[in-house]
Formats: sequence, structure tokens, C-alpha cells
Amino acid sequence: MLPKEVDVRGVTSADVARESGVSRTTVSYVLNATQGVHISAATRERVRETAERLGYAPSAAARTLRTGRSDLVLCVLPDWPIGPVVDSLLELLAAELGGRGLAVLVHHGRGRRPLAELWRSVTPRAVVGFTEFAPEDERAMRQAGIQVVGTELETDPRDPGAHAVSQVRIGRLQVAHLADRGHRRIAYAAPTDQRLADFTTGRLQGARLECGARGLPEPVVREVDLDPGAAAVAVRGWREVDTPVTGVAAYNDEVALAVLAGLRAVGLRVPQDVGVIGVDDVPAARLAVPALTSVSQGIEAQALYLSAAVLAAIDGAAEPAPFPAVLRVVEREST
Amino acid sequence: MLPKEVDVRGVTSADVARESGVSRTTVSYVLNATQGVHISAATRERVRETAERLGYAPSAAARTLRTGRSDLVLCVLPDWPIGPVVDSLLELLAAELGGRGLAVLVHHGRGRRPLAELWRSVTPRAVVGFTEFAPEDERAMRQAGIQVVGTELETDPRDPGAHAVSQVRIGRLQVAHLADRGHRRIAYAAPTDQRLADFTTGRLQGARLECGARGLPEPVVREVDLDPGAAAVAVRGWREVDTPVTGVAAYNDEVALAVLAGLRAVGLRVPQDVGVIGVDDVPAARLAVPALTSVSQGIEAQALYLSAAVLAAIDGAAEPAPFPAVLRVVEREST
DNA sequence: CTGAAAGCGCTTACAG
DNA sequence: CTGAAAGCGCTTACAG
Repeated sequence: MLPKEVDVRGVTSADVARESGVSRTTVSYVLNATQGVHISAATRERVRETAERLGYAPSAAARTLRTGRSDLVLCVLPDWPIGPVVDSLLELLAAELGGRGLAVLVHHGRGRRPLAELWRSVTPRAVVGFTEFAPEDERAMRQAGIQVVGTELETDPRDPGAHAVSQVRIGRLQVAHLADRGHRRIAYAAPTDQRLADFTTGRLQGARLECGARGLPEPVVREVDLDPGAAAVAVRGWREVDTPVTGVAAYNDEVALAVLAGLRAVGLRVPQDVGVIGVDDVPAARLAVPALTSVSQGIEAQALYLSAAVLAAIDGAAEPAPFPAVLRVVEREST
Repeated sequence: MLPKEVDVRGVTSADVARESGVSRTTVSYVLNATQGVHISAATRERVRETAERLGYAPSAAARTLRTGRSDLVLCVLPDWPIGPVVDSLLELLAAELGGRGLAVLVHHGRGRRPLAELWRSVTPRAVVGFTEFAPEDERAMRQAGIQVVGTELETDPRDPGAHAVSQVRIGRLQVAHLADRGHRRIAYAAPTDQRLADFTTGRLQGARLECGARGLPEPVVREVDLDPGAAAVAVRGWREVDTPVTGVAAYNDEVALAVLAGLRAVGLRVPQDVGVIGVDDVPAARLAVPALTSVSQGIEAQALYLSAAVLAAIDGAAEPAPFPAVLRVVEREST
């Protein structure tokens, strides 16, 4: 009946029970600190000691099969390139939830396989979606008792700025900063990487909103490849018009670096001729020529908020209140 | 006997069996395409169709419990900051293994919890270690039937250059490039981030080896913070000596960017006064002032090699032969 | 306060 | 060619 292959399974709760002279029931009660059951301190101690000595670790598979729930939190990422911001977010999230006994599993590259297959085969306790799920996927997961949590990284066009971190607010903040420095004709430097479309949409919308709120003309949008030559073309497009652009809001610091390279190639001075602001405040921003002004995303607060949301969902508690704004303009020499 | 909580479990193989008028055995045989068992084409078709129609997805927990094996591949990362290189590696690995029905689970931030607890509770099919495991951990995993695969990212001081990608070779390549351009006094710019110590050790050793092989003095090592001021201090240290440094091998492109900023602050020209070479060939390298020469890691080949190694380990096949060298110097203006 | 027993969903040796 | 049955390791309602 047993599989033929040699697979040495580990120590089981039966081993612990036998060794400490109690039943598996008692072992389970003690090790899970089950409420409403009183076990004598001596037994409790003996079981704990035995489990420790034997190096007992419960089988997640058996526990999951039995309870219908695991201690896995599945983070579903689209095929975004993971920059330092998302990386930090995941690392902090894993640390926070790890402290509560939850293991974070990151699934990278959504869309390749059907989502249903993924969560059905992992049986996670909660699923964290970094972009919106299809309504039928979300319904199916909830029906299966899986908590579904959004990262609030997605765009909400109807309610910009409502989330702790909204892409829309990032775009607004960039334009506000440029406008405060007197720029009236503003450009938006979008990334060419289509995988970033979700972010771009929100940030660009924010830039548009802020321009509108301040009575400025619509931002002039151009995709800027991460290459000095390509960036120079974009820069010329922005400048060789009746009212030349003087302020550029870039999708992120990488794109902003490309814009700086393009401006240099064209012979324009920063910030005298054109001001540039990025997003993310990566280390390279501080090292750029000139040092790049950027929007810092305060990712620690986001990670905290997200883990609180996951824990609340699991405990059946109400969603935590969004944290106060964490976005911040780090001003350097480029604006 | 059932858990009280409402948890709607999904469709089981019993449902499929009942619905298609066969036993669970047959369902299992058909859906797993079990070898050595012949099922009539009609039955086979009927079972498949029913499973599809019902949206059946097998319970990973039950299968794992039964077979003692899962379809999970656990990647254990130390608490490295994930740069674009490791990110690409993981993404490509997940894509490759996903095609074989294996799900890649990334555990970020090793060392926080005991490793044994992690793999015992996940029951992975294979564990990919991005740094060497403690011998007792590795032995325990192997004994439990888990395949253990190394990423070859680690340093092997006894056999530098043996791996498809060795950190040692990266360092050698950097120094070789600088020496080929006439630099005799070479510096190594190490990162301040201690989480990168594993890589730094190997790369620095490679730099030392190559200096030795070419009869050059030992490289002068300094940690360089990602800040223009801090970098300027390092640069002065390299220059204000009897035989000033003229070539700098930087740990990676970020550090190289800092070195460039430091050189600029001190008023030295690149590459006329000092040549600089980085590692990773990130987009920012091409955008730097001057454009940065860098070592490209050819990460696709590494990912391919790694996934082949994982599959070979699982299939009990021999480890694949290491791929030919994938490191490549991308020469730009900084050398 | 503690134990015997059921059952989560699957795979597979064995019997027909 | 197909099915009945055992058992992976756990949790928990129930009986003592």
C-alpha cells in the first residue's frame, strides 16, 4: 500500500504521543494550545519536551487536508518586473506575516496558467492580489473560504486618492511639485515596458487631474525607452513646439534617468531649462547627474497596512483603516 | 466530525467518478495518465470531459499527504535585496518549471526561522538553495527525499570558474578588462550592504586572482556607500597615494554609479583619469554619465541551466553539464 | 482531563 | 480492464 519509492517521512504526532505516553489527541491539544481544553501542566510540559527532542514538525499537507486551510498566503503578481519597491514590499510582508506563522508564497507571472488551478492546488489561507482579479475568480476563491485581499496598488479611477497608496496620487504629487516651481507646460514620460501599463494608467491619470485642477494644459505624453538616443527623440518632441515643455514627470526613476540622458544629448540644462521628477527614490536617483528629485513611496507603511489587512481578513476582523499618506517628494537638484 | 466552520470544499475525484460512472481509481488513472494501465478510450474521454465540466482540480494537500511529495519547488533566498538579475532568474525559472507542472515558491529572508521548519511544513519536491545549506540541513532534506539543488551562485574558493556562473569569474573578468586597457593599479569598490557579503567575497577573490595572474599588485578594497559624498571619500583614498588607482572594478552597477559620482565630485575624468566597470548591465548603466561599462550575466542561460538541474534531480537523471560561459563585458564609455 | 475513532481527498497494491 | 479498500498525518466531536 505504501509508495514503492523510498521516502523517509519524518517524525509524526504518533511518535510524539507514544514517546510521551499520551494519545495523539493530547499531543494535538498541547501543541496547538487548543482553547477550552485543560491539560495538566506536567503532561503539557512532557509533550512539549518530547516534540522538541524528536524534532517533530507537523505535516502541513495533513493539516491542510484535515482543516481545509493552510498557513500559506499566496501573493499573485502579474508579470511585472520586480523593482526595489515591490521587492521591499514582499520582503516586509513576509517578515510581518511570518511572525504570525504564515508563510508567504509569491507567484510570479500571472496569466500563464489559469488562476483557479493555482489556488485550488495550493489551498492558501489568503490570496493577495496585486492587480484586480476577474470577478468570477474572486467569487470562486471567496466561496472556497479563501480570503482575498487587494494591495491597493491598483488604480481606482472613480475614487482617486482614496487608498493608502494610489497610483493616481503619485502622478498628482509629481505635477504639483513641478507646478509649484513655476512649470506650466508639463510632459509625462511613460515607460515602454507594457508590463507596467497598470501603473502607468493610474499615474498618468493623476498627472492629468492635477494639471486640470491647476488650469494647466494636458500633459504631453511620450513613451521613453531606456536609452539615451530614444530619450533624445522624446525630448526634441517636447521642445520643438510653440510652447516648449519645461517640466517632465517621469513614470519612475529609471525613465527619469533616461530623460536626463536625453536632455543632456540635446544640450538642455537641468533644472534651468527643464525640471525632471521621478518615482521610487532608488539609490541611483541620488547618484544621477544632476541628482534626481523623486517621489518616495514609503513602502514600509504600505507593507504594514497590507499585512494588517491580511491578518484582519483571516481573523474575520474589519479591514484596517488606511494609513495616512506615505508618499513624499524627495527634492534634489533636478527640479 | 467535520470542522464547524463553513468551508466549501471543491469538486473531488469522487464527484468526477460518480458523475462519469466509474471508480475513483479509474479517475486517478485517467487524469494522471498512469503508465502500465490500459483504460478504454471511451472511458478515458468520458472521465476527462466530466472533470473538465465539473471544474475538478485535485487537492494538492491530499496528493502530497498520500505520495509524500508535492509539486512545489522551494527557492530559499537569503535576505538579499532582489535586484533585476535575481528577479529575472526567478521569473525565468518559474516559467520553465511551470511548464512541467511545478510551482515555484520563493522564500525570502532565510535565517529568520529554522530551515527545517520551513521545508518540513511545505513538503517541497525540490529545494533550490541560493547559498550553501548547513550540512545537517542538507542531509536532513535529502534523507526526507527532497532534492537539493544549488544555484551555482555561491563561491567555490577551491575551484574558481568551474560553475556556469561563478562570482569569481565575474571579478576576474572585470580586472582582465581593466588590465587590457593598460590599468596597473586597480581598486575594488565593495558594497556597504552586508547582505551581499556572499557575492562580494567571490567577486573580490576573482579580482585578486586576476591581479595575481597578471603580476599586478593586490586590488585596493574600499566599501563605497551609495552616496556621492561617501564615494568621494573612497576615491580620494584611492588617489592620494604614491601610485594612484586608475581602474576601479565595482561590485555592481549601483556601486559603480556611486564611484562615478565620487570621481565627478573630486574632479577626475572618466575614463581618461580613471576607468570604471560595473556588473549586471542594468538599464541605468547605459544612462550613466559617462555610459558605464559592465559585465552582463546572461541570466537566461543561468535560468535554463538551473531549471534543467532541478528537473534532472527530480527525474533522478545526472546533473546537466554546465552551460558555456555566459558572462560578457559590455563596453561603453567608462573604460 | 484524556483517548478511540472518524474522516479530509488522494494514490496504488491487490483482487477480480 | 476496473473496483474495493487501505492508509498518508492530522484535528476534533464524542464518549468516558
